[in-house]
Amino acid sequence: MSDLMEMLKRRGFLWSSFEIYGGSAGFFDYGPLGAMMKRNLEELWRYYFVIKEGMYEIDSPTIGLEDVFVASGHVKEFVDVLIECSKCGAVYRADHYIEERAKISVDPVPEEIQKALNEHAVTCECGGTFSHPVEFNLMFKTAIGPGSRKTGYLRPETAQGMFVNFPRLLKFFRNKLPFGVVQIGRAYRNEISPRQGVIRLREFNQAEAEVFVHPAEKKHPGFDSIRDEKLLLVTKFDEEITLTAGEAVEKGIIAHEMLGYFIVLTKQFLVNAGVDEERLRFRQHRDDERAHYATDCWDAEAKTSYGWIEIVGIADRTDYDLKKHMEHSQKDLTIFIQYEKPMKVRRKKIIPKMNIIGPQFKDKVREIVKALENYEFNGKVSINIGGEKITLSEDMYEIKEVEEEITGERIIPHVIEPSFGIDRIFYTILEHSFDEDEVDGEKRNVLHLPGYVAPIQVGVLPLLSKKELMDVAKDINTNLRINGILAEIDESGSIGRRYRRFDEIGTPFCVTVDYDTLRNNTVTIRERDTTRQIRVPVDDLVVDLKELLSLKPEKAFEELGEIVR
RNA sequence: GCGGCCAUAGUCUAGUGGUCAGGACAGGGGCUUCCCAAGCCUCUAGCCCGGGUUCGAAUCCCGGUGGCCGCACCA
Repeated sequence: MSDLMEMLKRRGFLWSSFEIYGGSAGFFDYGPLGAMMKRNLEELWRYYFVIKEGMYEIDSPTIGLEDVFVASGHVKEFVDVLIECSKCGAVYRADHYIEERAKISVDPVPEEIQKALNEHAVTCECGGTFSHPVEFNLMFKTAIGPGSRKTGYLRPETAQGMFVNFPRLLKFFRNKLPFGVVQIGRAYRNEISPRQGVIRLREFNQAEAEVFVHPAEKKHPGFDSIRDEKLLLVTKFDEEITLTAGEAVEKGIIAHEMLGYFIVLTKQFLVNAGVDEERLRFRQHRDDERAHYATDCWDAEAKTSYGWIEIVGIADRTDYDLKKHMEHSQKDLTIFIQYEKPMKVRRKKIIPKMNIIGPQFKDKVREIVKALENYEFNGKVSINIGGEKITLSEDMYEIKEVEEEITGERIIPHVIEPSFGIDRIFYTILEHSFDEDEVDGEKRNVLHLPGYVAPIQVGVLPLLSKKELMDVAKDINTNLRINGILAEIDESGSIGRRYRRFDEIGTPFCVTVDYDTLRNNTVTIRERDTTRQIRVPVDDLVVDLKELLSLKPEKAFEELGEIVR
């Protein structure tokens, strides 16, 4: 185990779940410090997406109706068909294996796979024959209610919860594009073989934003403010290149400003959360790699001990999801876009003579009249009603030339989706923050976490474990806590040992109470990364520490007090 | 899922078919101590689970679970 994982376990950040029952791959617990830090990370994400960008958060169930995932394509597409060799036991993904061996393409459904196996006599490399192909859906299936009447699935992404709520959300945002909705929560995938600690989990945490935009308006009003941000890009042709966001969009490498904007926003969030900018890049999905729903797609990747791992996906999902849900639910998921000026259109309108067609078509008349409303007259009238072709003779209608006013059109919005893997980001931050450096010739473990991410923000330490110092320390600790600063007191062991304990879990500042405190009501604040100390009045502590812990401090550490070490 | 390697306190590890399973670090209590893992005393805590072989298994065998690596998988 790496030194980092050892520490994370020992100090209560992360450990594998169900340990007393032997554990199970793909599940991890966040311990006391981990849960706190994860919450801080999500809070920072909220700052960027909810407060800064003005999106709104919703919270929908983690169990979804079967319909939701039939419509989204997950029931059908989120599946691998597997074949197993009866001789050597090797398991392959069937469609890939057959494509490679028989040089044919085959639909990944069991019947087609079986047919292909037979027709092309595909055998295992070892010479063995394959078992019947079996489908393996990566979604967890469950039954809703007693009697298993209704099938449900644990959601494989939080996104669908936002898509299926589109009509309500559209009204909430008062029928105007663009608008953004976010959701932070759990998602589930029944991975075949989870590995690599917290990198591939069966139950994981996502923070997703769905930005609904007009398909023809993928410019972003805030793009100018981030145009000059430099990005390390890897294009779909595998070319590594550093460009500004503006250049990348102008050259057409990034498809449009919306994607460019969120790539930059993502970078800002990640870097401020503690991901090392030098170990962060944005990689474009190759054409054959993109999911079934996306056009352009960029992954934020971080370099870790596991190699480059995907930590964020930023995709243009187009109208794929809304379209699918519209087809499947038969509900209107469009938005009416009003033109700036109504368009006047002259057209030939068909006025049906009801006294003639009424008796003749009887119960079909309603539908016929409806179909005629938008019928483009081209000399004859021929319409399709429920699969039946009906032609109206000239005595059944008259043609009137009318001028109509069209005030707008109905469109299905496109969706830009930045999707964050919280667990992976969490782990990346820890790896990028973890350091073994030297202080006064002694080795120490230190996490260089930003103060607003660190699980414990301030350590409060009596210099010596004497009652008179302890009493003051307790008061200070209480006061910091009631002012919203997460402080922790520690009186056991030498002062140096206690500093190291806090360094190890990333606590950025330690307040030390000494005998000068009793004389003049001042304390020292020690800075984790430099071990420098300043002396400040106790009365200034809350204000000073809040300043130091903020996302954008206005004063540097040394400006707040005299440096004493 | 397959194959290889592995599994001893919170963590890292020593160890043998047969006394109380040893150490280091971490942790608790105490002494000491006026700023960076000091020292001393003391305490807590362990052989992954199930079955078998044996007079006797943490040790050998089988199965399971978990971990690491490789293959496959990762919409």
